[in-house]
Amino acid sequence: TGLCRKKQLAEAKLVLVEMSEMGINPNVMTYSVLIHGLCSQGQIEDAKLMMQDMVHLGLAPNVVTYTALIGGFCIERRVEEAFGLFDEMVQQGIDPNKYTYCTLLDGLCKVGKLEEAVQFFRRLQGQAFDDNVVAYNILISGFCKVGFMNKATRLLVEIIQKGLEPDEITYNTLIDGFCKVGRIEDAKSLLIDMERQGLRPNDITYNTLMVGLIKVGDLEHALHLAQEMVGKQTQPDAITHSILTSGMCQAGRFQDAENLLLSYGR
RNA sequence: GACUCAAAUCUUACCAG
Repeated sequence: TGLCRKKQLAEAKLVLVEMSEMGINPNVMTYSVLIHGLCSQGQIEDAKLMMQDMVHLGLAPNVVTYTALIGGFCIERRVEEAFGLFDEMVQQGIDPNKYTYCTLLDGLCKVGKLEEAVQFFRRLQGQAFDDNVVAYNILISGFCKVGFMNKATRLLVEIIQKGLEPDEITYNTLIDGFCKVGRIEDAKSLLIDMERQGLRPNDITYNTLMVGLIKVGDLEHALHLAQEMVGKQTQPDAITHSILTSGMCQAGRFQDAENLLLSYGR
């Protein structure tokens, strides 16, 4: 009963709720899925109402329900309210977990409150929050977004010093950061580091680097990377094609761009 | 008994701001 398909039809979920009145009772999981669906569509107010509904039905929101709703507020950049909910859940005796903390961390980063995010993170480290790579990734992404590559790099060093293992997302995030500030050589050497660590660059890694290369006018290298992808596990995807097409247009090679589009259509 | 199963982090464009 609780396994609704998400991602597909957020509005149809409302219908599902009504249908479940015909004999099938929604449970906490059902509501959590729906709330998450509404939140990711920016329907935060509806999500709030839905949480009230479930309470009225005698269903108690759990950590997943709260985290989903907290994430919704973060998407809307309403971080204050997100923390308000966080306080509320703690008062209800519900223990936040790493998902909850990471959601809040990301919320702080996305509104540019990086120092607060770091403070929050450090405070959590002192408590029951095991070091986890996702939290580091969130902070790294935050610093990369504003071009503070020195701070971002320092966090990567810290991950390694703690004996944790950076993952593909860690590297992808840093590569994007270096590309965005035009430090393409640093980005390239991170790709090498990544492979040296035994990590497989994925489609996002390549796409990210290609954007950087095109930005500094090195379309040729970007095209080579696309060739390289084919030889590996990862395949160029729709985003790859969009990047390359736009790169060709920027280089004035409209005919090549058109050919690429046509070949993609086959 | 184990596994994926409701919530967190990375790339282009679009949308929103």
